[in-house]
Amino acid sequence: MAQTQTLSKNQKIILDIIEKAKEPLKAYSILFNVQKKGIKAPLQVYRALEKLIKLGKIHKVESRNAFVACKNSNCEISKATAFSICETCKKVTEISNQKLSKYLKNFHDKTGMTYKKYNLEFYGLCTSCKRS
Amino acid sequence: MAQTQTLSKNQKIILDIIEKAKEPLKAYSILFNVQKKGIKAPLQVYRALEKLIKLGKIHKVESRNAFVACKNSNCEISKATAFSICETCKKVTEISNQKLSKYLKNFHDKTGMTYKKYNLEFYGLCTSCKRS
DNA sequence: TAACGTTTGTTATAATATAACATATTTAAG
DNA sequence: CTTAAATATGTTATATTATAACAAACGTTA
Repeated sequence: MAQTQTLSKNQKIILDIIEKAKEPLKAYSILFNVQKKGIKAPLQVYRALEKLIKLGKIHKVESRNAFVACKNSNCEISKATAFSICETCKKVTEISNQKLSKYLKNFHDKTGMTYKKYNLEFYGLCTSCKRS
Repeated sequence: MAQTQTLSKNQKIILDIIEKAKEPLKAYSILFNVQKKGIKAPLQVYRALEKLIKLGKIHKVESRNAFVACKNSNCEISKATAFSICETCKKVTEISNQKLSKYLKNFHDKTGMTYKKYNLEFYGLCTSCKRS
């Protein structure tokens, strides 16, 4: 039912901007972009972000402090994220690879710890930056 | 030769504190701890951290903005990190699992992007937090 | 329609990180 | 040696990212 849940006004505004962006957006750049829409304070942005993350609509790219829309199917995938990040052009792509996610979901360390969630970030050069 | 490189005064002080800590340390808590040793400003800490990361002596736990000593062998492993993080007690353990690192090193996405580096963070419950 | 959970608005402030500039120290080449 | 280049330090100021605390409004649903 998580998918069906309707978003609030601020949540919609902010999700919309993130979905339209080509790159990950930072919280304060989102704030700047929505000030004309009446969202004036950082907390308003962070609160919406927090909720959208919980719903699986967006993800945080931890090493960049930036946010991207989920490209998969915003369900439990929010608990199992993988990104490839170009160090030159900063482009971030969400990886959706069944084998990889299966492998990681089933991974166990020797201590017997239970994993509920993971986040994987690859850094490198995208094909177009490699060429130039 | 990276391993042989001798560390500067500040770098030694800061590495020492991180190595002795049981949990990941935040930059400002490091700063607080080294003020008696003459390191007064955030930048002095961040600069040492940056260098130590480059040398593979420490890693940054991205989702926590915190730093841990490398438990492996501070060489190229700094380019291939994996952690398990307990969401209750916050304990962070570096995972060293040949299979996992081999799997990730060889991972390729469909776009043909070249990966030089990755960071993987698992979140869950450690065995002792599971019990209680 | 009352009660509960969620969302909003707002001000203030905490926590994390870097810019810019001046100086000192170390390293390596000539 | 000694001078140039690279690395490290010290310092002040400021940028960036994120949360605390409080009050009010909205939206379910019992």
